[in-house]
Amino acid sequence: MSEFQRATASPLFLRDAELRRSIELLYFAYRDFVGEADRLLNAQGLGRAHHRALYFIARQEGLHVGALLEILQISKQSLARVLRQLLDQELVRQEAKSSDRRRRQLYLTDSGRDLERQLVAAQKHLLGRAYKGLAPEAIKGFHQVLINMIQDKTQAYRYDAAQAHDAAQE
Amino acid sequence: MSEFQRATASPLFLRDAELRRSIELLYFAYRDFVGEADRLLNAQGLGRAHHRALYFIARQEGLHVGALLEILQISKQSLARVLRQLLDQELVRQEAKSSDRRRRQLYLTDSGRDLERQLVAAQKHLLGRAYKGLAPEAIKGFHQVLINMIQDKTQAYRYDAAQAHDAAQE
DNA sequence: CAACAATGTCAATAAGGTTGACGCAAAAAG
DNA sequence: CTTTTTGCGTCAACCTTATTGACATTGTTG
Repeated sequence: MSEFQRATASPLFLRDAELRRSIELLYFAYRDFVGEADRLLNAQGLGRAHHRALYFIARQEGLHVGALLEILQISKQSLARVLRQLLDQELVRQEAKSSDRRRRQLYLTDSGRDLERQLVAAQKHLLGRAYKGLAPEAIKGFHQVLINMIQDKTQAYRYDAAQAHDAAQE
Repeated sequence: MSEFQRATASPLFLRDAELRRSIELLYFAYRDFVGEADRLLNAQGLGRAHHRALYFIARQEGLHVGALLEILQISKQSLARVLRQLLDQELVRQEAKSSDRRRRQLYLTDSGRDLERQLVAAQKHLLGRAYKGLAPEAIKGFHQVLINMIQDKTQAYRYDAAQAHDAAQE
């Protein structure tokens, strides 16, 4: 039975083909999306793991190590190795939180901020090009699907709440 | 200057925030998307690399090793290790192509097909839930953005052309 | 036959991830 | 004021997935 016959014979096959299309679009798109930044990072001797740490520190400067662990969902040791390199290269600095000196708050240094902006700029460029010419509803749809794909919604949105909380506290 | 002040003061900041939102939605969504299948794979002692190979073999049974290398864009050795395990576990079988016996065509075995379907079913479930309740235009927008994000369009679409070509050839 | 092509394999290496155990300083609880 | 808990860093050992370069084998082709 050819693909063509199956496609015309069975709506189930159509659904499967449509699904496979989504799956591989995601795979290829994500690969290109991170590949853009990877090239910049490799030039500095850093990897994707460093990018993620930089990204989330930039998004919320002053967040502490435990918060970053929760966001990234990696082990303490994985993050420690990455942070050590970022601290050694003076892209990130640490400071004990005044109200609880056990917590080390993370900040970008000037050069860290430079690098992070470079990385965001590369992805901004790629996303901007992808959005170009599309209706606002298309982009809204893109976001909506992504949001629905996220399992633990508290994870994705915790940032806003945490930031508001921290702001209120400090 | 607070985030709030910056947001109201500068449209550039709004664009940046919107962009960051896209970036992290992609990060979280993709992580959850592959995590679903990863759990199934780990139970079989396999990893994400095996999933990708299974996936593309299932999509186009009979493709040869070189084609898979081009799609995955990994080194020959990385693929070789993965294929070796899949062959040893009898999830994939190889067959020399009759018209050019240097080329080894890849097929799923019955158990390989079973596993692959399990994996697709898990992602189908996740995607289906993400699509649920959304307008068709939203899903179309999702696809459109992903397509636009893909750098090398020939890559993503080569499959269709290759399949038509192979079909015509054999 | 000689040259080239497709594949497999060997060795060495790197990045990024894991778990478990332990130490230390600071905060919280008693 | 002790004791316990918490946040963090680090050591050791290990796994998976990726890399490059060299080389052998088999099969196709000029």
